[in-house]
Amino acid sequence: MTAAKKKTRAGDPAKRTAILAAATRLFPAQGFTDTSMDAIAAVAGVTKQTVYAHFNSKDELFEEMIIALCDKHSEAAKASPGNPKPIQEQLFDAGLAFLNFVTSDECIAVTRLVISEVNRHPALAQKYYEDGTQRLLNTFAVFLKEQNKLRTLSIPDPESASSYFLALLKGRYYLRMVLGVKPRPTAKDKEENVRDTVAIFMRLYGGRDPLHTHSRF
Amino acid sequence: MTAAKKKTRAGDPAKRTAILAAATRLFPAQGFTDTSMDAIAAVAGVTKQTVYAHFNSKDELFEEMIIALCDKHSEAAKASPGNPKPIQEQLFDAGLAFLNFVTSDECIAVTRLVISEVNRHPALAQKYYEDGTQRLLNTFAVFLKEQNKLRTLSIPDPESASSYFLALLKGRYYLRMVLGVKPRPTAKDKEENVRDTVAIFMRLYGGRDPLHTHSRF
DNA sequence: GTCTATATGAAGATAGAC
DNA sequence: GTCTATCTTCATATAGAC
Repeated sequence: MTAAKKKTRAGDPAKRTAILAAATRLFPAQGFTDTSMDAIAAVAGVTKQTVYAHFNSKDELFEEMIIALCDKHSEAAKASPGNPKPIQEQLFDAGLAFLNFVTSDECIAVTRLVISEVNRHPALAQKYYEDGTQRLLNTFAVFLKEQNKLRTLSIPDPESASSYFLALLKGRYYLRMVLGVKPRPTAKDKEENVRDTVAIFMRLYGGRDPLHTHSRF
Repeated sequence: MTAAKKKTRAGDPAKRTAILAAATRLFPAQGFTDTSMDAIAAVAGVTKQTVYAHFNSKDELFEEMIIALCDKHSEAAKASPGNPKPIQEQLFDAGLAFLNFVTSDECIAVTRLVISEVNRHPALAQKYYEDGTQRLLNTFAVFLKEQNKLRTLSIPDPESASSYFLALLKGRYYLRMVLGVKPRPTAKDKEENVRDTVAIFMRLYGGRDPLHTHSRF
Protein backbone atom coordinates (compact mmCIF):
# COMPACT_ATOMS: atom_id res chain seq x y z
CA MET A 1 0.00 0.00 0.00
CA THR A 2 2.18 2.98 0.95
CA ALA A 3 -0.87 5.12 0.60
CA ALA A 4 1.03 8.30 -0.17
CA LYS A 5 -0.11 9.72 -3.45
CA LYS A 6 1.60 13.06 -3.83
CA LYS A 7 4.64 12.33 -1.76
CA THR A 8 7.52 10.42 -3.19
CA ARG A 9 7.48 7.01 -1.58
CA ALA A 10 9.77 4.76 -3.45
CA GLY A 11 10.90 1.32 -2.55
CA ASP A 12 14.34 1.13 -4.00
CA PRO A 13 16.65 3.88 -2.73
CA ALA A 14 19.38 2.71 -5.08
CA LYS A 15 17.27 3.56 -8.12
CA ARG A 16 16.37 6.90 -6.63
CA THR A 17 20.06 7.59 -6.18
CA ALA A 18 20.78 6.49 -9.72
CA ILE A 19 18.07 8.79 -11.05
CA LEU A 20 19.40 11.75 -9.11
CA ALA A 21 22.92 10.96 -10.28
CA ALA A 22 21.76 10.87 -13.88
CA ALA A 23 19.94 14.16 -13.43
CA THR A 24 23.02 15.69 -11.82
CA ARG A 25 25.04 14.68 -14.83
CA LEU A 26 22.59 15.57 -17.59
CA PHE A 27 20.89 18.76 -16.43
CA PRO A 28 24.07 20.80 -16.00
CA ALA A 29 25.57 19.45 -19.20
CA GLN A 30 22.58 20.00 -21.49
CA GLY A 31 20.24 22.36 -19.70
CA PHE A 32 16.74 21.84 -18.40
CA THR A 33 14.69 21.74 -21.59
CA ASP A 34 17.28 19.86 -23.59
CA THR A 35 17.38 17.09 -21.01
CA SER A 36 14.44 14.73 -21.50
CA MET A 37 13.02 12.42 -18.90
CA ASP A 38 13.72 9.61 -21.33
CA ALA A 39 17.40 10.47 -21.36
CA ILE A 40 17.53 10.59 -17.57
CA ALA A 41 15.80 7.24 -17.34
CA ALA A 42 18.18 5.74 -19.86
CA VAL A 43 21.30 7.00 -18.10
CA ALA A 44 19.94 5.88 -14.74
CA GLY A 45 19.27 2.44 -16.17
CA VAL A 46 15.56 2.50 -15.37
CA THR A 47 12.41 3.20 -17.30
CA LYS A 48 10.70 6.51 -17.45
CA GLN A 49 7.80 5.33 -15.36
CA THR A 50 10.18 4.45 -12.56
CA VAL A 51 11.44 7.99 -12.69
CA TYR A 52 7.88 9.20 -12.25
CA ALA A 53 7.41 6.77 -9.37
CA HIS A 54 10.17 8.57 -7.49
CA PHE A 55 9.58 12.14 -8.65
CA ASN A 56 6.18 13.55 -9.45
CA SER A 57 7.40 15.78 -12.25
CA LYS A 58 10.42 16.96 -14.14
CA ASP A 59 10.38 20.17 -12.16
CA GLU A 60 10.41 18.30 -8.87
CA LEU A 61 13.35 16.17 -9.96
CA PHE A 62 15.19 19.27 -11.08
CA GLU A 63 14.62 21.03 -7.79
CA GLU A 64 15.77 18.10 -5.71
CA MET A 65 18.92 17.84 -7.80
CA ILE A 66 19.75 21.53 -7.34
CA ILE A 67 19.08 21.35 -3.61
CA ALA A 68 21.45 18.42 -3.31
CA LEU A 69 24.10 20.46 -5.11
CA CYS A 70 23.44 23.41 -2.82
CA ASP A 71 24.20 21.21 0.16
CA LYS A 72 27.40 20.12 -1.51
CA HIS A 73 28.42 23.71 -2.19
CA SER A 74 27.69 24.65 1.39
CA GLU A 75 30.25 22.07 2.44
CA ALA A 76 32.82 23.82 0.29
CA ALA A 77 32.40 26.95 2.39
CA LYS A 78 34.02 25.48 5.44
CA ALA A 79 36.09 27.63 7.72
CA SER A 80 39.83 27.29 7.51
CA PRO A 81 41.36 25.97 10.72
CA GLY A 82 43.90 27.76 12.84
CA ASN A 83 46.80 28.27 10.52
CA PRO A 84 50.43 29.08 11.38
CA LYS A 85 51.24 30.44 7.93
CA PRO A 86 51.79 34.15 7.24
CA ILE A 87 48.58 35.97 6.53
CA GLN A 88 49.50 36.59 2.89
CA GLU A 89 49.88 32.86 2.34
CA GLN A 90 46.65 32.11 4.15
CA LEU A 91 44.86 34.58 1.90
CA PHE A 92 46.54 33.15 -1.17
CA ASP A 93 45.58 29.59 -0.27
CA ALA A 94 42.00 30.50 0.52
CA GLY A 95 41.72 32.66 -2.57
CA LEU A 96 43.11 30.04 -4.92
CA ALA A 97 40.87 27.34 -3.47
CA PHE A 98 37.87 29.59 -3.86
CA LEU A 99 38.72 30.62 -7.40
CA ASN A 100 39.40 27.05 -8.49
CA PHE A 101 36.10 25.98 -7.00
CA VAL A 102 33.89 28.64 -8.59
CA THR A 103 35.60 28.23 -11.97
CA SER A 104 35.44 24.44 -11.97
CA ASP A 105 33.57 22.91 -14.85
CA GLU A 106 30.90 21.60 -12.54
CA CYS A 107 30.33 24.89 -10.77
CA ILE A 108 30.22 26.86 -14.00
CA ALA A 109 27.75 24.41 -15.51
CA VAL A 110 25.46 24.50 -12.48
CA THR A 111 25.61 28.28 -12.34
CA ARG A 112 24.58 28.47 -15.96
CA LEU A 113 21.78 26.05 -15.29
CA VAL A 114 20.39 27.91 -12.30
CA ILE A 115 20.57 31.21 -14.16
CA SER A 116 18.81 29.62 -17.12
CA GLU A 117 15.93 28.57 -14.91
CA VAL A 118 15.66 31.68 -12.76
CA ASN A 119 12.33 32.54 -14.35
CA ARG A 120 10.86 29.10 -13.88
CA HIS A 121 12.44 28.38 -10.49
CA PRO A 122 13.14 31.67 -8.72
CA ALA A 123 13.21 30.15 -5.25
CA LEU A 124 15.91 27.72 -6.36
CA ALA A 125 18.09 30.54 -7.60
CA GLN A 126 17.69 32.33 -4.29
CA LYS A 127 18.63 29.19 -2.38
CA TYR A 128 21.59 28.61 -4.67
CA TYR A 129 22.90 32.09 -3.93
CA GLU A 130 22.35 31.80 -0.20
CA ASP A 131 23.87 28.35 0.12
CA GLY A 132 26.73 29.17 -2.18
CA THR A 133 27.93 32.73 -2.47
CA GLN A 134 26.29 34.19 0.60
CA ARG A 135 27.47 31.43 2.87
CA LEU A 136 30.99 31.72 1.57
CA LEU A 137 30.96 35.49 2.07
CA ASN A 138 29.92 35.00 5.67
CA THR A 139 32.54 32.36 6.32
CA PHE A 140 35.28 34.53 4.93
CA ALA A 141 34.04 37.52 6.91
CA VAL A 142 34.36 35.46 10.10
CA PHE A 143 37.93 34.64 9.13
CA LEU A 144 38.65 38.33 8.61
CA LYS A 145 37.20 39.21 12.01
CA GLU A 146 39.52 36.71 13.62
CA GLN A 147 42.45 38.29 11.83
CA ASN A 148 41.31 41.64 13.16
CA LYS A 149 41.51 40.30 16.69
CA LEU A 150 44.88 38.74 16.00
CA ARG A 151 46.00 42.10 14.64
CA THR A 152 47.27 40.43 11.48
CA LEU A 153 44.82 42.54 9.50
CA SER A 154 43.13 45.85 10.12
CA ILE A 155 39.70 45.83 8.57
CA PRO A 156 37.03 48.37 9.50
CA ASP A 157 34.19 46.47 7.81
CA PRO A 158 34.88 42.73 7.44
CA GLU A 159 31.63 42.03 5.62
CA SER A 160 32.45 44.54 2.92
CA ALA A 161 36.07 43.47 2.80
CA SER A 162 34.97 39.87 2.33
CA SER A 163 32.78 40.93 -0.55
CA TYR A 164 35.59 42.91 -2.15
CA PHE A 165 38.08 40.08 -1.82
CA LEU A 166 35.80 37.62 -3.57
CA ALA A 167 34.81 40.24 -6.13
CA LEU A 168 38.43 40.80 -7.06
CA LEU A 169 38.96 37.07 -7.35
CA LYS A 170 35.95 36.50 -9.57
CA GLY A 171 36.05 39.74 -11.49
CA ARG A 172 38.61 38.83 -14.06
CA TYR A 173 37.57 35.39 -15.27
CA TYR A 174 34.25 34.35 -13.79
CA LEU A 175 31.82 35.93 -16.24
CA ARG A 176 34.16 35.01 -19.06
CA MET A 177 33.93 31.38 -18.08
CA VAL A 178 30.19 31.41 -17.49
CA LEU A 179 29.83 32.77 -21.02
CA GLY A 180 32.31 30.19 -22.30
CA VAL A 181 34.62 32.84 -23.71
CA LYS A 182 37.83 31.54 -25.19
CA PRO A 183 40.65 31.24 -24.49
CA ARG A 184 40.04 29.82 -21.07
CA PRO A 185 42.33 31.08 -18.32
CA THR A 186 45.17 28.75 -17.41
CA ALA A 187 46.12 27.65 -13.93
CA LYS A 188 48.94 30.17 -14.10
CA ASP A 189 46.49 32.94 -15.01
CA LYS A 190 44.41 32.14 -11.98
CA GLU A 191 47.37 32.04 -9.65
CA GLU A 192 48.50 35.42 -10.89
CA ASN A 193 45.01 36.75 -10.35
CA VAL A 194 45.04 35.49 -6.77
CA ARG A 195 48.48 36.98 -6.15
CA ASP A 196 47.34 40.38 -7.41
CA THR A 197 44.20 40.19 -5.31
CA VAL A 198 46.15 39.35 -2.16
CA ALA A 199 48.57 42.19 -2.87
CA ILE A 200 45.70 44.64 -3.19
CA PHE A 201 44.07 43.28 -0.09
CA MET A 202 47.25 43.68 1.92
CA ARG A 203 47.70 47.23 0.72
CA LEU A 204 44.17 48.00 1.81
CA TYR A 205 44.03 46.14 5.08
CA GLY A 206 47.57 45.13 5.93
CA GLY A 207 47.95 48.07 8.27
CA ARG A 208 51.19 49.08 6.59
CA ASP A 209 52.28 49.48 3.03
CA PRO A 210 54.15 46.26 2.14
CA LEU A 211 55.34 47.83 -1.08
CA HIS A 212 58.05 49.58 0.85
CA THR A 213 59.08 46.46 2.74
CA HIS A 214 59.42 48.01 6.11
CA SER A 215 58.65 45.81 9.05
CA ARG A 216 55.21 45.85 10.52
CA PHE A 217 56.34 44.93 14.03
CA MET B 1 12.13 36.43 -58.50
CA THR B 2 14.35 37.41 -55.65
CA ALA B 3 16.15 34.22 -56.39
CA ALA B 4 17.77 34.07 -52.98
CA LYS B 5 16.71 30.94 -51.19
CA LYS B 6 18.81 30.82 -48.06
CA LYS B 7 19.32 34.50 -47.67
CA THR B 8 16.71 36.60 -46.02
CA ARG B 9 15.20 38.74 -48.73
CA ALA B 10 12.11 40.36 -47.41
CA GLY B 11 10.07 43.04 -49.00
CA ASP B 12 8.68 44.94 -46.09
CA PRO B 13 11.38 46.31 -43.77
CA ALA B 14 8.73 47.58 -41.36
CA LYS B 15 7.52 44.05 -40.68
CA ARG B 16 11.05 42.86 -40.25
CA THR B 17 11.60 45.61 -37.70
CA ALA B 18 8.37 44.71 -35.96
CA ILE B 19 9.42 41.07 -35.77
CA LEU B 20 12.80 41.96 -34.34
CA ALA B 21 11.17 44.30 -31.84
CA ALA B 22 8.80 41.55 -30.73
CA ALA B 23 11.70 39.13 -30.38
CA THR B 24 13.67 41.70 -28.40
CA ARG B 25 10.77 42.02 -26.03
CA LEU B 26 9.80 38.37 -25.68
CA PHE B 27 13.09 36.46 -25.71
CA PRO B 28 14.67 38.27 -22.74
CA ALA B 29 11.43 38.20 -20.79
CA GLN B 30 10.55 34.54 -21.26
CA GLY B 31 13.67 32.79 -22.45
CA PHE B 32 14.42 31.07 -25.73
CA THR B 33 12.40 27.88 -25.48
CA ASP B 34 9.46 29.48 -23.70
CA THR B 35 9.09 32.01 -26.49
CA SER B 36 7.23 30.48 -29.42
CA MET B 37 7.32 31.72 -32.96
CA ASP B 38 3.53 32.05 -32.72
CA ALA B 39 3.91 34.48 -29.84
CA ILE B 40 6.50 36.52 -31.72
CA ALA B 41 4.27 36.64 -34.76
CA ALA B 42 1.30 37.69 -32.67
CA VAL B 43 3.17 40.48 -30.91
CA ALA B 44 4.66 41.65 -34.17
CA GLY B 45 1.20 41.73 -35.72
CA VAL B 46 2.05 39.34 -38.54
CA THR B 47 1.55 35.70 -39.19
CA LYS B 48 4.06 33.02 -38.43
CA GLN B 49 4.80 32.40 -42.05
CA THR B 50 5.80 36.02 -42.47
CA VAL B 51 8.28 35.54 -39.67
CA TYR B 52 9.75 32.62 -41.56
CA ALA B 53 9.87 34.73 -44.71
CA HIS B 54 12.22 37.11 -42.94
CA PHE B 55 14.19 34.69 -40.79
CA ASN B 56 14.96 31.16 -41.83
CA SER B 57 14.69 29.71 -38.36
CA LYS B 58 14.09 30.53 -34.74
CA ASP B 59 17.80 30.28 -34.10
CA GLU B 60 18.57 32.80 -36.82
CA LEU B 61 16.02 35.24 -35.46
CA PHE B 62 17.46 34.82 -32.00
CA GLU B 63 20.98 35.46 -33.18
CA GLU B 64 20.08 38.58 -35.09
CA MET B 65 18.27 39.91 -32.06
CA ILE B 66 21.27 39.36 -29.78
CA ILE B 67 23.64 40.89 -32.29
CA ALA B 68 21.47 43.98 -32.47
CA LEU B 69 21.61 44.21 -28.69
CA CYS B 70 25.38 43.78 -28.77
CA ASP B 71 25.63 46.81 -31.01
CA LYS B 72 23.48 48.71 -28.58
CA HIS B 73 25.65 47.69 -25.65
CA SER B 74 28.76 48.70 -27.53
CA GLU B 75 27.33 52.19 -27.75
CA ALA B 76 27.04 52.27 -23.97
CA ALA B 77 30.81 51.83 -23.70
CA LYS B 78 31.59 55.25 -25.02
CA ALA B 79 34.55 57.17 -23.72
CA SER B 80 33.87 60.01 -21.36
CA PRO B 81 34.93 63.36 -22.79
CA GLY B 82 37.48 65.69 -21.30
CA ASN B 83 36.09 66.48 -17.90
CA PRO B 84 37.00 69.33 -15.54
CA LYS B 85 35.70 67.55 -12.43
CA PRO B 86 37.98 66.16 -9.73
CA ILE B 87 39.11 62.64 -10.49
CA GLN B 88 37.08 61.17 -7.64
CA GLU B 89 33.90 62.60 -9.06
CA GLN B 90 34.77 61.45 -12.56
CA LEU B 91 35.28 57.95 -11.22
CA PHE B 92 32.05 58.14 -9.26
CA ASP B 93 30.05 59.30 -12.25
CA ALA B 94 31.53 56.69 -14.54
CA GLY B 95 31.13 53.96 -11.93
CA LEU B 96 27.52 54.79 -11.17
CA ALA B 97 26.62 54.96 -14.84
CA PHE B 98 28.25 51.61 -15.42
CA LEU B 99 26.63 49.96 -12.42
CA ASN B 100 23.20 51.29 -13.30
CA PHE B 101 23.61 50.03 -16.83
CA VAL B 102 24.71 46.48 -16.02
CA THR B 103 22.06 46.12 -13.32
CA SER B 104 19.24 47.50 -15.44
CA ASP B 105 16.33 45.16 -15.94
CA GLU B 106 17.07 44.92 -19.64
CA CYS B 107 20.73 44.15 -19.21
CA ILE B 108 20.09 41.56 -16.51
CA ALA B 109 17.46 39.87 -18.63
CA VAL B 110 19.67 39.73 -21.70
CA THR B 111 22.59 38.43 -19.68
CA ARG B 112 20.43 35.65 -18.32
CA LEU B 113 19.26 34.87 -21.81
CA VAL B 114 22.73 34.69 -23.32
CA ILE B 115 23.96 32.53 -20.46
CA SER B 116 20.96 30.27 -20.88
CA GLU B 117 21.84 29.71 -24.51
CA VAL B 118 25.60 29.44 -24.17
CA ASN B 119 25.46 25.74 -25.05
CA ARG B 120 23.30 26.25 -28.11
CA HIS B 121 24.88 29.51 -29.25
CA PRO B 122 28.46 29.67 -27.98
CA ALA B 123 29.59 32.18 -30.59
CA LEU B 124 26.85 34.57 -29.53
CA ALA B 125 27.98 34.43 -25.92
CA GLN B 126 31.51 35.19 -26.99
CA LYS B 127 30.35 38.15 -29.06
CA TYR B 128 28.19 39.37 -26.21
CA TYR B 129 31.18 39.37 -23.90
CA GLU B 130 33.48 41.06 -26.38
CA ASP B 131 30.99 43.74 -27.40
CA GLY B 132 29.87 44.33 -23.84
CA THR B 133 32.26 43.66 -20.99
CA GLN B 134 35.51 43.51 -22.95
CA ARG B 135 34.84 46.68 -24.84
CA LEU B 136 33.95 48.50 -21.68
CA LEU B 137 37.10 47.26 -19.98
CA ASN B 138 39.19 48.59 -22.82
CA THR B 139 37.44 51.93 -22.86
CA PHE B 140 37.95 52.41 -19.17
CA ALA B 141 41.57 51.35 -19.44
CA VAL B 142 42.11 54.08 -22.01
CA PHE B 143 40.60 56.58 -19.60
CA LEU B 144 42.97 55.38 -16.88
CA LYS B 145 45.97 55.74 -19.17
CA GLU B 146 44.98 59.32 -19.84
CA GLN B 147 44.77 59.95 -16.12
CA ASN B 148 48.23 58.49 -15.80
CA LYS B 149 49.54 61.03 -18.25
CA LEU B 150 47.67 63.81 -16.49
CA ARG B 151 49.20 62.59 -13.19
CA THR B 152 45.78 62.52 -11.60
CA LEU B 153 46.24 58.80 -11.05
CA SER B 154 49.27 56.56 -10.73
CA ILE B 155 48.49 53.16 -12.18
CA PRO B 156 51.21 50.67 -13.08
CA ASP B 157 48.87 48.39 -15.06
CA PRO B 158 45.78 50.19 -16.40
CA GLU B 159 44.29 47.06 -17.95
CA SER B 160 44.32 45.24 -14.63
CA ALA B 161 43.17 48.31 -12.75
CA SER B 162 40.25 48.67 -15.13
CA SER B 163 39.31 45.08 -14.48
CA TYR B 164 39.53 45.55 -10.73
CA PHE B 165 37.44 48.70 -10.77
CA LEU B 166 34.61 47.04 -12.66
CA ALA B 167 34.96 43.91 -10.53
CA LEU B 168 34.51 45.91 -7.36
CA LEU B 169 31.48 47.62 -8.85
CA LYS B 170 29.82 44.41 -9.95
CA GLY B 171 30.97 42.19 -7.12
CA ARG B 172 28.41 43.10 -4.57
CA TYR B 173 25.12 43.04 -6.43
CA TYR B 174 25.56 41.74 -9.97
CA LEU B 175 25.31 37.99 -9.43
CA ARG B 176 22.58 38.60 -6.88
CA MET B 177 20.52 40.39 -9.49
CA VAL B 178 21.22 37.90 -12.25
CA LEU B 179 19.93 35.22 -9.88
CA GLY B 180 16.98 37.41 -8.93
CA VAL B 181 17.87 37.32 -5.25
CA LYS B 182 15.67 39.48 -3.06
CA PRO B 183 15.71 42.07 -1.72
CA ARG B 184 16.93 44.00 -4.72
CA PRO B 185 19.51 46.68 -4.00
CA THR B 186 18.17 50.21 -3.85
CA ALA B 187 19.57 53.20 -5.68
CA LYS B 188 21.13 54.23 -2.38
CA ASP B 189 22.79 50.82 -2.02
CA LYS B 190 24.34 51.18 -5.44
CA GLU B 191 25.59 54.69 -4.79
CA GLU B 192 27.21 53.56 -1.58
CA ASN B 193 28.82 50.70 -3.46
CA VAL B 194 30.23 53.11 -6.01
CA ARG B 195 31.53 55.45 -3.28
CA ASP B 196 33.31 52.58 -1.55
CA THR B 197 34.78 51.42 -4.83
CA VAL B 198 36.09 54.87 -5.68
CA ALA B 199 37.57 55.19 -2.19
CA ILE B 200 39.39 51.89 -2.60
CA PHE B 201 40.53 52.85 -6.05
CA MET B 202 41.92 56.16 -4.82
CA ARG B 203 43.76 54.43 -1.99
CA LEU B 204 45.31 52.06 -4.50
CA TYR B 205 46.07 54.43 -7.33
CA GLY B 206 45.56 57.94 -6.01
CA GLY B 207 49.26 58.52 -5.61
CA ARG B 208 48.72 59.53 -2.02
CA ASP B 209 47.42 57.61 0.94
CA PRO B 210 44.44 59.61 2.13
CA LEU B 211 44.21 57.55 5.31
CA HIS B 212 47.62 58.52 6.56
CA THR B 213 48.12 61.61 4.47
CA HIS B 214 51.82 61.11 4.07
CA SER B 215 53.28 61.76 0.68
CA ARG B 216 54.96 59.04 -1.31
CA PHE B 217 57.09 61.46 -3.24
C1' DG C 1 5.27 38.51 -49.78
C1' DT C 2 1.53 37.44 -47.05
C1' DC C 3 -2.12 34.68 -45.29
C1' DT C 4 -4.98 30.00 -43.65
C1' DA C 5 -4.32 25.47 -42.66
C1' DT C 6 -1.60 21.49 -41.77
C1' DA C 7 2.31 18.13 -41.24
C1' DT C 8 5.91 16.42 -38.33
C1' DG C 9 8.18 15.21 -34.34
C1' DA C 10 9.63 15.50 -29.70
C1' DA C 11 8.75 15.13 -24.91
C1' DG C 12 5.95 15.26 -20.53
C1' DA C 13 2.87 12.43 -18.43
C1' DT C 14 -0.36 8.23 -17.97
C1' DA C 15 -2.74 3.34 -18.34
C1' DG C 16 -2.51 -1.27 -17.46
C1' DA C 17 0.23 -5.91 -17.03
C1' DC C 18 3.42 -8.40 -13.80
C1' DG D 1 7.40 -0.83 -7.70
C1' DT D 2 8.71 -1.67 -12.18
C1' DC D 3 8.13 -2.41 -17.01
C1' DT D 4 5.94 -1.90 -22.17
C1' DA D 5 3.13 0.80 -24.76
C1' DT D 6 0.39 4.83 -25.51
C1' DC D 7 -1.82 9.46 -25.13
C1' DT D 8 -1.72 14.28 -25.45
C1' DT D 9 0.14 18.54 -26.12
C1' DC D 10 2.56 21.94 -28.38
C1' DA D 11 5.92 24.27 -31.18
C1' DT D 12 8.83 24.22 -35.35
C1' DA D 13 8.42 24.26 -39.92
C1' DT D 14 5.97 23.63 -44.46
C1' DA D 15 2.25 23.47 -48.30
C1' DG D 16 -0.66 25.87 -51.15
C1' DA D 17 -4.01 29.94 -52.18
C1' DC D 18 -4.10 35.09 -53.21
